[in-house]
Amino acid sequence: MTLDEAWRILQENQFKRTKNRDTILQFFSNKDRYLTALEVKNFMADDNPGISFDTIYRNLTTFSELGILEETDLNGERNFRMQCDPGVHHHHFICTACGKTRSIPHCPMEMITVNLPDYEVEGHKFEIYGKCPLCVEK
Amino acid sequence: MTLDEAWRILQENQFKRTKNRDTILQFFSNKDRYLTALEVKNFMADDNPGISFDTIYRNLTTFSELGILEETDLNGERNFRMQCDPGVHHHHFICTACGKTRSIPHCPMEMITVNLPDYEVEGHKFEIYGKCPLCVEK
DNA sequence: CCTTGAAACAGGAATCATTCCGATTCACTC
DNA sequence: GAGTGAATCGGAATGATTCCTGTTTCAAGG
Repeated sequence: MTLDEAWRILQENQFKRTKNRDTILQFFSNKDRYLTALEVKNFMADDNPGISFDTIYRNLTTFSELGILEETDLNGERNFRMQCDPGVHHHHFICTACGKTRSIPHCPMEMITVNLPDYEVEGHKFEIYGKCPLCVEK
Repeated sequence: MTLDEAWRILQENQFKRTKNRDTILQFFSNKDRYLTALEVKNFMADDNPGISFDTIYRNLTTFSELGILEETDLNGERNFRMQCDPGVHHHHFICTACGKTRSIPHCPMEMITVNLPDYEVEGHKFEIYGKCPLCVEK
């Protein structure tokens, strides 16, 4: 997702345009990886060294709820990345060495839900972990 | 997995037979659900009110490493359950209302790894969340 | 521009799960 | 039944995340 798309969504939902939100979104743009609140904070060091975690988490949560960011739990920590393809359901391979991700278009749900009659499916999580080609070389 | 199987594995690996381990394993036996360290502690209240979280986590981690328990992260918390079918790869449906799980024999990996040439796959996570038939009724 | 109310923010305290650490106790071996 | 390393206890420490309260900033209207 581009920054313009993100801001369009934010403004459609009556969120104000602030410097912090701008910087946070810029940090995520063009990165194909999951990032933590701490990494956001470190990136903000130049721009706004005093930013509070409250502000970071509040905005990350907002972005995630609006579908601007994708969120996942990695080792018990919240991780976020720019929504790579809004509206198109997908999953990720995540490199455990460098953190890079690779989109996986397949979704295992279709062939499986048939076997869960009377169950009310609300969501699912499918992630593959390992080393990306670049990290395998090393 | 039965308690006897669990103890066989523990003794094969030179772990001592202690009261705490016994009580913890009993708590997990015959439960088809994921449980937290806190739930273990509450269960121990009768038997050993003063048990420390250190002891609980140390043992849960040991059990998990030995394949006696299965472990997963749910909302950033470590959750454990008795290994339901040792050696047989499977996944779970997890009820978000009552916590009960249901084994899913299918694994999506076979049909997908083909699309990850040069990637070194180390693991994966696949879980389905929703309401079980009993909780749907309510 | 200037005002103004609501949204956003800073800073620090509080919370919650988990881990670490030093001192003590226990399970197994001889 | 004594010795030894494993296991445990209790409490302090850590790290991520959230809460709280007073202050600042945004953007819409006059």
